[in-house]
Amino acid sequence: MLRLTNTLTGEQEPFVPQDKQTVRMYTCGPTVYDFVHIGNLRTYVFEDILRRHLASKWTIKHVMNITDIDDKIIKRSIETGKDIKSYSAPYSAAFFEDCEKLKIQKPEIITPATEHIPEMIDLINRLLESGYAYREGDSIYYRISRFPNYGRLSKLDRRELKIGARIDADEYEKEEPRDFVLWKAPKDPREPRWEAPFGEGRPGWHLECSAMAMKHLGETLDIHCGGVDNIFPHHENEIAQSEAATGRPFVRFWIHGEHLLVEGEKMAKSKGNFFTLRDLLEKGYEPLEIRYLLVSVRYRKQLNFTFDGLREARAALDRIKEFLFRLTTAKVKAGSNPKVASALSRAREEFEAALDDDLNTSAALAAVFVLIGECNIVLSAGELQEDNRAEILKWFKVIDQRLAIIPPMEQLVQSDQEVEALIARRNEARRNRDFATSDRIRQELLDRGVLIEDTREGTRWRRK
RNA sequence: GGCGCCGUACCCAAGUGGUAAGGGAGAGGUCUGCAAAACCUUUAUGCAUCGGUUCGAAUCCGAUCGGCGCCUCCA
Repeated sequence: MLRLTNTLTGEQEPFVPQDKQTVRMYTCGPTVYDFVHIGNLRTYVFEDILRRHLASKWTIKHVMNITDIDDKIIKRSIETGKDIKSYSAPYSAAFFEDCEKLKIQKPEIITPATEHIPEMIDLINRLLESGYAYREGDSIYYRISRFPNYGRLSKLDRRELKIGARIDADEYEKEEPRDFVLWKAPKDPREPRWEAPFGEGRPGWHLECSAMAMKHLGETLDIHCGGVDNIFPHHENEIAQSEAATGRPFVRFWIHGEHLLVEGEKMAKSKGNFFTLRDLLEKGYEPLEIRYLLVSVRYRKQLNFTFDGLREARAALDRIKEFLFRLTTAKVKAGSNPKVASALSRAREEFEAALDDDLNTSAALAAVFVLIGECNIVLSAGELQEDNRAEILKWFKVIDQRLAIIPPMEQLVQSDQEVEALIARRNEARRNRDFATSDRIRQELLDRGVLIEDTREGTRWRRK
């Protein structure tokens, strides 16, 4: 039984898709005005873990938007003399490259905002007709006073909103400061615009998610995700727009990922602690290490990103890698050791239970490491058997489907005649007690990235 | 000011009423010609502090201290 923390209630609730078969999930994607940063990626990794876990139980229809029209994009495209499409396209492509490096699976449907303008216009029309929207100047606004449930998600009541909200009195002539824009009339002749019955302009940010989510997933979604900063105002406004238009609940489960901090502080360009994936790769960190670190802390807890943490992630991955290597290369007898078999089934159960428990990835990883420890002892005693090995390797494939953090094995065990020959020469030297030569060969191999280990069963090697 | 999250060993981090998972690091040991590898063992009478409830609390309640986030574009 999967339980997830629903922001709407603040509590863990059992999750089952409304039609018992297909999970309809929407996640807020990037605004492609620049490269995404490691904090953005934490959220996408959390959503990836959620999607992989859901997919192990039900079919999944996952929609993610690409915000390719917004103030920042317009500003920068004007500055660089490009149209918005050619300005944003490279960042959009870069985003998918970053996701691929971090093994984030692609959603079934990806929706660029600029390809859904008619749906947005339609939604505005419905809101205008029902009195939830109004025109002021040449723009269209949402009338929050018409929507009594406003603030339910973010638990802000109206009075406090008024105090907290900063008023943009110069720019907008809204009925109330907290009202938000649905359709923006152009202010600058260079701004992109679309024709609409209520005048040319462009969509407000909140509108796109409502329009695109409902187009592809229906009026009530099972799950809607995003970072905690989106709870207010973005998701609150999505609810207001969608529910005003349909009269139905927009989302059953709102699930929000906490922020990533860097060295205990909010990431900000001005603090110099702002990292993109590219920055980290340039520093020599591996995508898998980064993903491991992001996965190792549960999504609803702030994650303090540090370089020490990355090094620890590397060490933890090495432990997994070493175990798989040892398991694969061990000489084992046919049959099955019942002690190992029961340890494995316990590990499996704990792993699934942990993920079912609101995606407790820390506990899921712990279950994996407990099994590794138990198996290492059995391996040392030479009591692990062929069936155990096959079952364990099979399970690690499952783990990799779920968490995508298992180091690839192929290059670890691939044969290399040159290396084998050098090892043979080294062992010859060792037999002759010519340790100067054997150490020289070991160093030579190490320089080539090959690590030698002398074990009771002979010398084995792997690439670093 | 309002709303919310968090504080567990040297570091990261599970555990939300039954007596402290896991990873890293350190220390011992095994193996080895040696070892940098690997493996094993070990490291919190204690869970920010103080008080309360309870047979029993890291877990519930209250207060205090500290950190973070949102209330404005933001994952």
